[in-house]
Amino acid sequence: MSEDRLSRVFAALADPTRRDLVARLSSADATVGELAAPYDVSLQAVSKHLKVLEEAGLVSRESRRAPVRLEAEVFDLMTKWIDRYQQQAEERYRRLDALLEEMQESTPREASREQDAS
Amino acid sequence: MSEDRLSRVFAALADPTRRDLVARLSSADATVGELAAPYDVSLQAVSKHLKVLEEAGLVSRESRRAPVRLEAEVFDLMTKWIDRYQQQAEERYRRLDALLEEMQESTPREASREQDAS
DNA sequence: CTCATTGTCAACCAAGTGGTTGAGAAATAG
DNA sequence: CTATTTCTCAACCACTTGGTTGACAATGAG
Repeated sequence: MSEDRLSRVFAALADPTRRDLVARLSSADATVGELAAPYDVSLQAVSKHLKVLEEAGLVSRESRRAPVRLEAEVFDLMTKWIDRYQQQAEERYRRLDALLEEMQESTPREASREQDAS
Repeated sequence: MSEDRLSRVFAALADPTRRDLVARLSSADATVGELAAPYDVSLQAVSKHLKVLEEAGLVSRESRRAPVRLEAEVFDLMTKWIDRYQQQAEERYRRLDALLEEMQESTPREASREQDAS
């Protein structure tokens, strides 16, 4: 299920610490210890965060103590989803705008007839 | 904090039901009742989901029973974040590739004449 | 105004999350 | 091989989350 995968990716990035890990890994691979150093949480906590990122496919390692690497391809999954609905929504706005213009064109006088009070 | 906002947006989209709501709203506005109909959870549950989407800025309503509307601009927040690190990561891969090529160039014994593509 | 419809709030519950500490596995150094 | 360093697993805790049901607020129709 690719749907479930998307859920895991979004959930993984919903945490600021994990987003920061991704940000840092985008400029250089790093070991768990190196990654953990700047934060004031335990190494275990960071290890857990990395596990979440790994299960979302955002990050990988060749072995236990090897440097962690960012898997940037996963980003495509998200951007594809986002683009799809963003474009669909924008298309709707365009059509709505067109419709509103059309209505204003065809009923310029009759509209002023409806002096609605409340 | 814009950081916190990103967290809320990602978290909101980490749920399949909420992604489906967004997908449906991208093609037409709809009331809470209409939105809830297809799912086999309670109306209250859907109302909660919409609240989450609303607090993430993904959705809005003019009044209580008015149709819910998708706010597609928020998508920009995500794509900006994603693009930034995706590009940074890709840039790194390019540099790494270049480095590897360079190393392969210098290792072969008689390959020192490989400056043809300048 | 009165009533029915529509949506939200409140309280609750089971499961999940991000953090902790302690113990132990696994990789590297001596 | 042994010792040390690096990382993960397990158990636990407080808090959040997605769901429920029941009561109630707010809006629209008669």
